[in-house]
Amino acid sequence: MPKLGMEPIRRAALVKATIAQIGERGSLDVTVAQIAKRAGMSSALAHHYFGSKEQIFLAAMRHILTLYAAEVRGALLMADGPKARIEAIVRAGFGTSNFRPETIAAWLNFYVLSLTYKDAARLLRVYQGRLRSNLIYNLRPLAADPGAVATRLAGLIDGLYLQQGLSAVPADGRAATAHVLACLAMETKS
Amino acid sequence: MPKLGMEPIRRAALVKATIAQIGERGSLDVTVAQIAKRAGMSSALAHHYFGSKEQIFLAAMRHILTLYAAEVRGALLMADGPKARIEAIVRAGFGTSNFRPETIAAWLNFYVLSLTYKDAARLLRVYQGRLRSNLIYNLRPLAADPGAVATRLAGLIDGLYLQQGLSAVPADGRAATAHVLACLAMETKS
DNA sequence: TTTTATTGATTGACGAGTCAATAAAGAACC
DNA sequence: GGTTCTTTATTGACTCGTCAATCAATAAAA
Repeated sequence: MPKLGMEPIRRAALVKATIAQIGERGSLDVTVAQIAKRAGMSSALAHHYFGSKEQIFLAAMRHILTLYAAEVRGALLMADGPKARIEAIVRAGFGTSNFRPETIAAWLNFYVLSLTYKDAARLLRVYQGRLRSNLIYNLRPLAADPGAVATRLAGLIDGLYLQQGLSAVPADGRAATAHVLACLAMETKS
Repeated sequence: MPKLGMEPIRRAALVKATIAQIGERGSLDVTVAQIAKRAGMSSALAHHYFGSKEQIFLAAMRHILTLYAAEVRGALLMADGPKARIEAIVRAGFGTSNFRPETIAAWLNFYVLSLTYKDAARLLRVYQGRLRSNLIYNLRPLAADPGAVATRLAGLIDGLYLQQGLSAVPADGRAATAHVLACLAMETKS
């Protein structure tokens, strides 16, 4: 009984299942069959909609980055002034939805995936570019060398994110945010 | 013609080939046959000496961490005073031998591997613990809250390392070192 | 009757790990 | 000094499993 218009629903379910599965396994070593089962369909249907496993991975990665971008945009709406805007960016990065263990694990795996898939690398570069230019733009009135400061802030964000992903203890977004903001304060004091 | 005493030679060759292969492929998706071929032997022999692919990976990871530890120890020998010692640690981390593209790629992949293999996570925790306690010890006379500063420095180191690994342009250890030292200067100024 | 949804079954490839067989270096024994 | 035995090195061939991708078939909308 084929209800029509299933495609977007199935795709979304597969993307969600992919992230969950990668998060649970902690690895890209997941099979299409596992993903499809988790999304409640046959692996044949997954192939029908995505064509290949690579496309499924890329869609999942795109989804995570889209969510992240949306969260940043939302946080920026409420922020007034450069300092508040930078704080908003940091907070969004360590906010609940980007900071669930499964999301972090998936993100780390996608980092590594970008060493292999050129399209994944492209996606990642877009994300990094946006983050960086966002930071630089708002750092201009605050710091003498916005480029250098942005590199350090972005590096610290990535590093703390990485550490959280590898840590055995549950993720603590609040502490990570505080560390980045402390760094920001020092960078903009003089 | 079995020359005796081949075991250590074969093991070392396999470890080296493993790192090279992971670096080249940018992924843990390498086969024992590929590794063995690169090391100039049959895959059966690789299994003979290591028993399993997992053991090969762990040995490679141990090797990278051992090299890193040695480099840090060497740099510390020449350093006089807490500030110089911290600088030495940073420089060692971004020094040539830890900063070759293949090493970085392997390191990133081992990070992810630690989400799956408990032994890999253990190795990584030892490395992180040593780095952290080294930093804290030397930060004590320099900073009010050595723990927090160490977290930020370690985070920045990891983050810059990660960015270098993902970057398309060739790794620039000098710039990364400069960024971390700039952060250190700010953290210890007041 | 054309399009969309769906899956069971199958194919074809690849890969980890095993095994039996070959070969040589030393040890032990006379 | 030669013979036999044990240990170490080494590999080709094979097993067994898994998995991505395909296909033919079924069913229901439009």
